[in-house]
Amino acid sequence: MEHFPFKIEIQPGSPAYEQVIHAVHRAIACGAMRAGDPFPSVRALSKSVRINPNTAHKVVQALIQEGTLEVIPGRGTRAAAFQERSTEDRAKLLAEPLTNLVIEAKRLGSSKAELKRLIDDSWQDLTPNQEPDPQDD
Amino acid sequence: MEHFPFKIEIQPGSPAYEQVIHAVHRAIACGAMRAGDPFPSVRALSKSVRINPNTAHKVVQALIQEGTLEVIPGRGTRAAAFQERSTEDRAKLLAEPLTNLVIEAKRLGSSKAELKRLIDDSWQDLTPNQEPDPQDD
DNA sequence: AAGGTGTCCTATGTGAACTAATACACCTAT
DNA sequence: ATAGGTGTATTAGTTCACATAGGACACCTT
Repeated sequence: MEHFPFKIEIQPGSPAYEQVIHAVHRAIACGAMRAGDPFPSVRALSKSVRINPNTAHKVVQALIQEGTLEVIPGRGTRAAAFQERSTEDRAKLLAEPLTNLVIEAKRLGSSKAELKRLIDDSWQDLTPNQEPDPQDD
Repeated sequence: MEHFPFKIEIQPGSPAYEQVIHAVHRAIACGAMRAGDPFPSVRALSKSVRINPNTAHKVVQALIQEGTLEVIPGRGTRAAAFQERSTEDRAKLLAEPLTNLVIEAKRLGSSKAELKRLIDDSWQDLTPNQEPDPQDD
């Protein structure tokens, strides 16, 4: 009986565990989940999202593996501290979704300016509060 | 015995037909494949990429469905004419890869400026020839 | 007439994804 | 010490997308 940092309805079409992981990533990006926040237990996550405990465990396992969660033995898991990365590392980790977007944009005939405008919109949509912030992050 | 507009080695991890479709999209974005260009037949594609004819047919079918290819009865298929879309349509079609990228960028701690810089790099990588083009598409 | 094209069909194999039920070791709280 | 929560592990079974295999048809070009 606790507040979950994210809400999600599993949709057919892609694996359930992928959808949950994606929802967690979104929660982190939006600021709904911050370092130190407790994460639902495997069984609580299983009941809440209505997936099998094994699938829930697979989610937690993957998030721990990538450094997003950390285990507190006997207590559960929580959001791990922010992981500092170099510019090159970020570039490598962003390479795939980046080329995916640019390929799709060019294929549809979008201009680079339009694409950057869409970036602005999406960036603001995923920002917690009011923050017009014309310059930077 | 003709020149293929793309080269691809099927890698395990994701469905073969998705990889081929993605390669075609990339070829279009890069300009390696333009409207009117002939597309390999189902059987030729099958032999070239070394996939089953049924899988090759699934690829062609999907590309026709999305309007990328068009059928010339008795001759084969070719790249369809460019499809004009409204700004709103482009925004909707780009929504998914867009949020994917922004979520990942925010999660990794990238700034919006850094993200736009990566966009510039990727955009140029997918541009046919020399074209520094500081302004727009 | 011959050959290439897209299209369709049935059948089969393979593997990922998910579910199911159980068990264990660990820690916390009472 | 007991009870209950936690992550973790195991084994088994089911479902379904993906891919393969082989064949068939209608259509058009040459």
